[in-house]
Order: sequence, then C-alpha cells, then structure tokens
Amino acid sequence: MSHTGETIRGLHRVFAEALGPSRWWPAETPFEVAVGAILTQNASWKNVARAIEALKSAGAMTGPALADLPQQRLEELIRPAGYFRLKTVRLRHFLDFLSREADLDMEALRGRDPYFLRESLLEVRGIGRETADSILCYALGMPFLVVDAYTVRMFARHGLIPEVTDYEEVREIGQSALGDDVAALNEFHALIVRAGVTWCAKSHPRCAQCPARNLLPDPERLPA
DNA sequence: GACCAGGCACATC
DNA sequence: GATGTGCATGGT
Repeated sequence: MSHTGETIRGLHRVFAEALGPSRWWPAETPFEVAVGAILTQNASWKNVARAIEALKSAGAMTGPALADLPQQRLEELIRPAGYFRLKTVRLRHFLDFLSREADLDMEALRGRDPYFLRESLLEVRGIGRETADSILCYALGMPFLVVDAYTVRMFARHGLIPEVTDYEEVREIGQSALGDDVAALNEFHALIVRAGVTWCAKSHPRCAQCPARNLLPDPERLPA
C-alpha cells in the first residue's frame, strides 16, 4: 500500500527506536486489563492507577470478588478514576456479561470467534469500540488495533486522515498497514499513547521534538 | 479558573 | 449521519 501504510509503519519504527519496548497492557491479569480499560475512559492513567491499586488492596480484582462488592463500596474504591458513579454501573454491566458468557472467568473467552466476541462486547452498556478493542487485544491477544484520541490526532497531523474520521475506518487503515500480527498491533497502540503523551498532546504539542517529525508531510503539499 | 486526560450513551436536528 | 451534552477526579 500506499504512502499511508508506509507512514504508519514509519511511526511504529521511529517510536520503537525512541521509546523501546512497551510491555503493555500494564496489568497482572486479563481481568485487570478489562477493568482498567473501563476505568481509563476519558481519564488520565495516573488517576486510574490509583483506583486499580485500591481495588487490589481491597482484594477485589477478580470477577467473583468484584461482583460481590456493594455498589457504594465500589464507588468509593474507584472514585479517583473520575465518573465514578457511571463507571460503577459500567463495571456492573461488564460483570453481568462476564458472568453470563464465561462464569466470571476471562480465560473462558479465549476460544471465541474474535469478531463475534467483539460484537457481543459492543452490546454491553458502557463498552464502546476503544474499550472493546483494548480488552480483545490486550486481555485476550486478539488482532485488533485500539484507536484512541492520540491515534486520530497523530494520523491527522501527518495528513493521513481528516481530523474527524470514523473509528472503524481508522482501525481498518491501521490494521491494513500493520497486518494481523497481534504483537505489532499491541505494540503500535502502546507506542502511540506513550509518544502521544510526550509529543502529541491536544493543546501543547511538542512536534519539534517528536522523533516522527521527519515523517511529517511537506505542508506545501497537503491538500487544501 | 480553564483546560485536559488512553470514552460512551443518549438526545436532537 | 453529524453534532452536542452529561458524566467527575486530579494535574498543569
């Protein structure tokens, strides 16, 4: 493919060289990945990490233990992650799903058809595309690219997509460039987030120091 | 005090 | 199909 594919693989290469391996997702179990994916919705990871620590300290970072927590207790524990009432409900919906589909055991999901499981996850209230793909890729090792705000911003700043582009379209562009290699898809999103935090913030981008700056298209040649 | 952070559902046009 | 709004904490 194309210039677009080359640029995406170029981003992967230069960020990997600049940042080294990511070893994502930062979690000890697949269940913790799923909980973290819900808690990190529109929140800073630093705050989410506090909530996760609180859950672990309470011995609640397993399906059965979390399902047994009273609502008010759960709200208290995840409060630092923000939107705590909303996220309490979302965690409950996810636990209902996991109970129904897998007897609260993430391992039981591993053999499922990836696209069918994705559709099932998307029916859970509070699990949208990014959260579903995070769970599929990082908890279950399935070949989906997680698209987040950094991905869209970075692709747009490199002239690959318009600033407003449908999630599925960005995901397919990325997966076309990177293939069905789970390790590559996993690492690519991790690198995008790590690089995004450092160089591609929304209001204070530090493009001049970004190692991908030489991949930037010539501004004169950008479409109007 | 404004703005942002590893979104999502729902209402409205 | 696009666009706007509520949700809540902690850091810059």
